[in-house]
Amino acid sequence: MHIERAISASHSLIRVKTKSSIVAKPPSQDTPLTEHLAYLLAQANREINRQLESRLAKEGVPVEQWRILKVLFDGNGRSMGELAEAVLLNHPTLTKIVDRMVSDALVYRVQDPKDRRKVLMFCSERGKILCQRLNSLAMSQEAHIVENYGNKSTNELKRLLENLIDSAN
Amino acid sequence: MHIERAISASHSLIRVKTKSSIVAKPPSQDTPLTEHLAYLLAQANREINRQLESRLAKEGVPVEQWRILKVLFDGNGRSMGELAEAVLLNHPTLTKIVDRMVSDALVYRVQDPKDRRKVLMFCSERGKILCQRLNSLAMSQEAHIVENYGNKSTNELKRLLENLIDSAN
DNA sequence: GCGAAAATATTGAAACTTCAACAATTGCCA
DNA sequence: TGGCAATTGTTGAAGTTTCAATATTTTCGC
Repeated sequence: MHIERAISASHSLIRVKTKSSIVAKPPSQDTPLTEHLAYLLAQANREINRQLESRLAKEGVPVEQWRILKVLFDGNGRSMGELAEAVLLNHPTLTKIVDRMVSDALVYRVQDPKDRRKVLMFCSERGKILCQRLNSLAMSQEAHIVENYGNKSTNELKRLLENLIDSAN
Repeated sequence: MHIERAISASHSLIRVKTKSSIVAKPPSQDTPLTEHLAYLLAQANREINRQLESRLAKEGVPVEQWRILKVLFDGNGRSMGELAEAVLLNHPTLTKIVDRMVSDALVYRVQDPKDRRKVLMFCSERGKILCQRLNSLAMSQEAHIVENYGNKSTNELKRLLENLIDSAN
């Protein structure tokens, strides 16, 4: 059983040729977990998110709340649906996070006069002031990444991620 | 404090070079959320993970369980610690997922004779058979991504993600 | 070798997210 | 117009993850 595994593993030859790049990779049933795109994304996201989380913890604010504040910062109201989409949360989760933020007077709700099913979310002055401090922390994290990882790689990665996201819709 | 932050942030000039244009982009306090690496990673991860999730749902198995099976497939036992690391879960979460998988007879625990604090996890025959079906579903998803996104981009993205992960440790 | 400290895994409570059902409003069309 | 379907947001229950505390075993200094 060990033997059959070793043999089938040897099928998957991975040739990575950089710069002018020809990459031959026969996809095989037992591609290691660590070579799956889904896994690499999860791992990278976990790592970077942790770093950001620990920075924002200096202000005691979860990453999701920073995202919400940042989206609302421009002063234009957003419906819960728009907001949920923008900050990558589903509706009930967003509702409950917003409840907390309203308690903390960071954001507030206004019923949309054009469509009374909707609620428009706004950022309070207090929320904006906090948001700016959080932006500093977030920018310093990105700077830290660029230091270790390089400017070119960072921008190239961003570009590829944007394309991936586009292609997935 | 804002000032010193602004200064240190202004050090890192980001140059995006696309084909023949050079775009200089000073990172600013109000960079849109959608341009932050942390956000792009979260979004891409969310999207790809959902796709994978919906494929694996055909076998009624969460992504985490597939990862666990895949890591254990080689028949070598892993301690809970090693496994948690490999599948990107923290200990208590893993313990509880493993409990469920033991109930479903997909994996089993053996106390490590070398170090009786440890528990070695193994994949059952049933688990292996399921794992192979799941591997097919996962591979078909990667194939689908490559179709829309391109082979070159996919491999380049994987390479950059691996480097990012390395540089973040 | 003994005892304190570290390593490993689990547990129960608390916090959080998700699911399904619901309430309110609007849009549609017959 | 009247009513049925779709849209929007919230709620309560159920499920999941996380935190802190615990139990067990090993390691290490003395």
